[in-house]
Amino acid sequence: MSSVREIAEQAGVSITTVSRALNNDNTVNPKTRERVLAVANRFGYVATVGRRNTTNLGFVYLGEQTINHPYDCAVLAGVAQGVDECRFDVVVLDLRRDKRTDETYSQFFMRKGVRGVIIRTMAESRDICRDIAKEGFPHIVISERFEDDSVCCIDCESKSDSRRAVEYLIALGHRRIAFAVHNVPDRDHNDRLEGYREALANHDLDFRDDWVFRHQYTLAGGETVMKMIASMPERPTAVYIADPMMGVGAVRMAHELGLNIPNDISIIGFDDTELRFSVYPTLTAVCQDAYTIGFEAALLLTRMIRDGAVRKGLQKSLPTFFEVHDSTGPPPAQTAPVLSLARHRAVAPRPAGARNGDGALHEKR
Amino acid sequence: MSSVREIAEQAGVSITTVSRALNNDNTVNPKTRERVLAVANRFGYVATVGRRNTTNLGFVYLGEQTINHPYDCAVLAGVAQGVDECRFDVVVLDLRRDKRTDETYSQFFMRKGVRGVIIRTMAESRDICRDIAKEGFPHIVISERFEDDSVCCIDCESKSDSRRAVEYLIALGHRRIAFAVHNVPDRDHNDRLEGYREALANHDLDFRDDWVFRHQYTLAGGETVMKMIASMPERPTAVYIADPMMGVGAVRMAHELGLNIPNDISIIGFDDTELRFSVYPTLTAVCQDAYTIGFEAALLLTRMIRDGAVRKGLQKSLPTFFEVHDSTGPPPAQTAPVLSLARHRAVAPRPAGARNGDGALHEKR
DNA sequence: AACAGTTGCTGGAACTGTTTCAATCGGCAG
DNA sequence: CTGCCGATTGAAACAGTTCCAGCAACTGTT
Repeated sequence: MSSVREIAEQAGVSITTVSRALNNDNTVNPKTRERVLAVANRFGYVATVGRRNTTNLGFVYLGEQTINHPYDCAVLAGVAQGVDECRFDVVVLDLRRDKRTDETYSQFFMRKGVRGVIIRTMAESRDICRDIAKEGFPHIVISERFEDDSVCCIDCESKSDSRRAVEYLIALGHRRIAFAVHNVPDRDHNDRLEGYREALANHDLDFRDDWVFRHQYTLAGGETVMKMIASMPERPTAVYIADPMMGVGAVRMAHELGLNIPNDISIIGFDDTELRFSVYPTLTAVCQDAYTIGFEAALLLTRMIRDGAVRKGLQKSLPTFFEVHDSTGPPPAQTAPVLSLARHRAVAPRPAGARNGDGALHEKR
Repeated sequence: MSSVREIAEQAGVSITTVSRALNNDNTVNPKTRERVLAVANRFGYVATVGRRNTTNLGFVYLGEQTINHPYDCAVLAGVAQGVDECRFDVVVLDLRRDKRTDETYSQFFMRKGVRGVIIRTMAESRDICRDIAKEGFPHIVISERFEDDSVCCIDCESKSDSRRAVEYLIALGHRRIAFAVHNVPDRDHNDRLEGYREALANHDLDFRDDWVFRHQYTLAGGETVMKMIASMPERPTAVYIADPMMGVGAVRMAHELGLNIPNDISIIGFDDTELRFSVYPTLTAVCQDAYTIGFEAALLLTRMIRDGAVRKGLQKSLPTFFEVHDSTGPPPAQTAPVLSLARHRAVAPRPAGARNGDGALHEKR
């Protein structure tokens, strides 16, 4: 549409200056720069290189830690595969690292030479997603949903399988069922809690606030939750832990406390990769496939770009699936007395000088 | 140095044709194309875009599965952080997917617009690394070492800490110590086996072939190894499992077989992320930091590019570290009788319809 | 056999954006 | 007033890509 030459004319400067302004060259006068950027934005300027459009897709993060979960890893692998169809490439971008505050998102993406972005959300980035959508830049947000249909996104609907999972526990005979999830208020969080609520309601079981736990989405978070559950006077006989890492941490802590899974307590986890197979016993879990999410996202986005305009509010939901494994069974006849952490430590003694693994796991960096 | 115009003149065609040939446009006659590419290669042609050099770094894979391990994930995170200093960006590339057989590696990389590459190796890719080095394209190979100094690489020296780990077991009183590692014949493999050998030799313990296990670098691989160890008539009292996923799988299987860690068997694992904290008991392990490997690799490569020519045979080794946790202890007074898998299954029954987690874990895709 | 249409391949020219080099402007010391 | 210096800018030269037109060879039709 518009070129540096057009912008130059409109802004009353040379193409040289336009190029410099767009590339954040610091020799250009701030006032001139602002004028140029204003025109560029008005025109919805899109950089091309020697007439050719780039074929890069941005995998956009924001935050100190870029990629730090098996989830991210699997999503990225899926994206890398998904861009294949339209022969795109993936470039990793970090908003917080690289984006200047005085440029729009579109400008930033153009400067980086990407034609569209796949956005890895966090709680704080919902507004950012909306802004990007508003600028009309091709995008797709991963694992989120938006009420308004301005933002394109893809996620997994985990409510119904969450309900199913909890109903499975009820069918096994459990009546005291706890729920745990990470403490970042995102969509997933609500979906799964809602499923839990519904299952209880469907079977005339009371929803109890003190059986709902929120903690960090880390091993340590899950460990803490399990400790809290174990120490309760009227201990739940089962728990649905709706976050992958927390589930693994909870299993660890159950072992440490001498609780047998599933004889003393049943655990249902949540998995987006293959973590459920890495613990003993293998976790019964509600699962989503992070790889497929990435793959589908890439497919949607590349097609969106190929076909021209950004489709307003393209929203897709993938199904989850519920897998029964070895961490669930009938409730115990009577709940075992609460074991102290200290007692069990004596059985599996820690060698002197051992680093305590309880602490910060993923917060390290 | 050379431009499309020069190449065009030399090859006796127009710049249009050169451009097309370099970009694999299929309208150009194969014979013409070959002629153009020959000239381009002779000139060591390097594409620039509108006079500007791109600032992308390739994160190069080869193979069906792109990124599938926590290891890759951590390395990539490190790379993403490491390129920051010189303001580069990271592009994910898959040789097997995108590279045409009739273009050189340099051509492929130039076409993708990257100035240098970080190569994630596998056993099969050693020759490829050599070829890339021979072409003089800026590169750094991750987690490998080369005898000749033509290839730039970075890795962790895991031999000495492997020795230390096995000597720690000996100090605890173990005399029958097994060793397990993945069955891909790479450098790491040798390093760790060598460390194991040395430790035995230093303490006058015999090296026994039937105590060395090689299997897939997956949970299933580790599980199999543990089954094999458990079934041995004169069972080892400790094992050093020099692969992260295998270690996790072995712990799982030990539980399943009713073997108490460390009372019945001591396990030392190998970790490159934080996996050692995800199992119970926390694994004593030789550790390398995949994040740091990626970070350092990016730093070295970007500086190499900034400073001009490719430094021949830049080779860097990072140290590993040995962490003692809860999976190691003194050997049992007498080795418990071998337990059958069936017996233990009865204790923690699998619900009907359970998917067996033993099978292919990461081979799925 | 003549003709029109199609396909494969190529090049000129026009176009994209970036950088080099020189010019201009304003301030300031001598 | 003069000369110097740094900040800012633009003309021109350059990078590579693509549109469009042309040419040649082939194919089917009349």
